[in-house]
Amino acid sequence: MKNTLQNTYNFIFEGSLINEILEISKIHDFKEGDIIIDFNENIKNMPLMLTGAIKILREDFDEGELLLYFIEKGDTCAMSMQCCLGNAKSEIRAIAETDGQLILIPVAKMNEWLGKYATWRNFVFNSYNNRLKEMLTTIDHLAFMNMDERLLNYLLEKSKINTSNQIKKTHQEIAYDLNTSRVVISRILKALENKGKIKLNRAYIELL
DNA sequence: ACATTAATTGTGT
DNA sequence: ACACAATTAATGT
Repeated sequence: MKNTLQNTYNFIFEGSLINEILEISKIHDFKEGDIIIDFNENIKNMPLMLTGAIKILREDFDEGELLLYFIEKGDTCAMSMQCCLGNAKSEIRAIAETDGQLILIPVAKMNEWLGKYATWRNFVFNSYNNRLKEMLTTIDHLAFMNMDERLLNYLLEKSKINTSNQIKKTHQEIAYDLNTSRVVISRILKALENKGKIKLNRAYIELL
């Protein structure tokens, strides 16, 4: 674990901070499909991603789930930070997209480090900015893009997080994340295939 | 190896 | 959106 931590964060945090993290924090392994955080849960730790990826969902008016963004190695969840600081309950649900592990940092330490380490402050600040930007992007997509652009975007994001052109998801699961119906996904996917952008197979999709 | 079932995907209305 | 056809994977015998 020390190696993984250093590989991912060595260029962001100074050595003394890395050591403190190693001392105080607990590591948490998760498997694909695990619910990391659920709605209305109290957050007592702040997560730092080591490996794998997690998707952040928001529940919609009609029992629908809508994907906000993915987080991966080197990221943290801005939502959970906000919950930590404000002592609030979670407004979102976090589900593991792949197997992986993360580091749990107690709220007290997180606050302490904000004053103690400039690199930590920068990290938290930057994470906030990045998440906010991503949220704006997805909001733009929701408001102004049609479904095939959203879908293409989704596929690109996914291939990024598992560093593979093979996306192993069923049309149904994709439809869930984008909060639409499976048939719509199937039709758009087929259109994309005809345009030569992707290759369609059973239970997985290949980007070209 | 074969038949049966379930899951995934394609298409027409 | 719905219904159903077609195709493929999974399971039991």
